[in-house]
Amino acid sequence: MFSKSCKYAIRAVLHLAAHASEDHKLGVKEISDALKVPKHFLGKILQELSRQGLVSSSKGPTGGFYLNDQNLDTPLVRIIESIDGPEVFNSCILGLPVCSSDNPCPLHHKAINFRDGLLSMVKDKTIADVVRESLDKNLTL
Amino acid sequence: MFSKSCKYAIRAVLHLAAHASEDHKLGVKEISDALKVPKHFLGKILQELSRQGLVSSSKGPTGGFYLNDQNLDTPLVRIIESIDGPEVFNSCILGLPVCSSDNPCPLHHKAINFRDGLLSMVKDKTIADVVRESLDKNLTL
DNA sequence: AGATTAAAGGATGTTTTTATCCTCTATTGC
DNA sequence: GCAATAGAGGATAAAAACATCCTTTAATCT
Repeated sequence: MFSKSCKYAIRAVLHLAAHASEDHKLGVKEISDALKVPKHFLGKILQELSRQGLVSSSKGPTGGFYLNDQNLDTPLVRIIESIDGPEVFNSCILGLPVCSSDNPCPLHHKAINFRDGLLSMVKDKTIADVVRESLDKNLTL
Repeated sequence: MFSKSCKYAIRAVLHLAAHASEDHKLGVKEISDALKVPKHFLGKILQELSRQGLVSSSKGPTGGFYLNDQNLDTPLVRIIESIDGPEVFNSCILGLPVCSSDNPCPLHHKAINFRDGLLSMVKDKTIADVVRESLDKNLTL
């Protein structure tokens, strides 16, 4: 479904939301250690998210990554689409160039059902929402 | 969701089900032309499906690929799992090594919910079922 | 049997994705 | 201002996915 980069991005953002703040930024190394993902690779991804304004960062000592209020209020889907592109949620599951409700592939309806369910969730919930719910359930992020 | 190989495999199998039979086999070229996919690559995939006994084939003149009754009666999920492996339908959507209802990732429940819908369809429906339904809807395969 | 056809199988090449490394730049504290 | 720190950005490398080519093997037809 999602690329590895995208999975890392989601996990990193949720981790930041749960553990970082403007006056407690996290360095790439801290995040990559916590998530057990390759440090330099994650660095690139955070760089990209930063460029797109989805995470905040600052350089130098005490620098690092964090989410400001606006970042926290972003729907999760924007993270996903910023990494994997908007096609993730509307390309045909069989890779057909044309596949729609008018001209569906054999798996279209079931696939749509799955994907749209997921989409509406990540569209409606902000990062903050997801983290709040997860913490309510005692999940570690 | 599925790899390109897997998409080609599904499409090829459905095409065979709709257009080939024991006494009208289709060559790789005919199939690849119809589906507009790379010929040699598709050849490899069909070879693999053949090895796994999911499609039937014979060599020489009038040779080619087709589905016998047993092949037609196989649930679609077996094609998928034979190419992409059994993990496609039960690996964590965020790529976490451990993710289950006991120890769910933040997206676990939503993801499971919709993925299982797709899974139960490809599990319950045989190739023949899918083709029959598709032809009922006048879809071209 | 010999020629021809088409899949099987091995080897190789290309592209994309994933991962690492090194230099540059901005920020902080002394 | 200077040293140290940490992200930004470019270059490079390794791995996986995707694609092609060539030889071998089995089947059919004359």
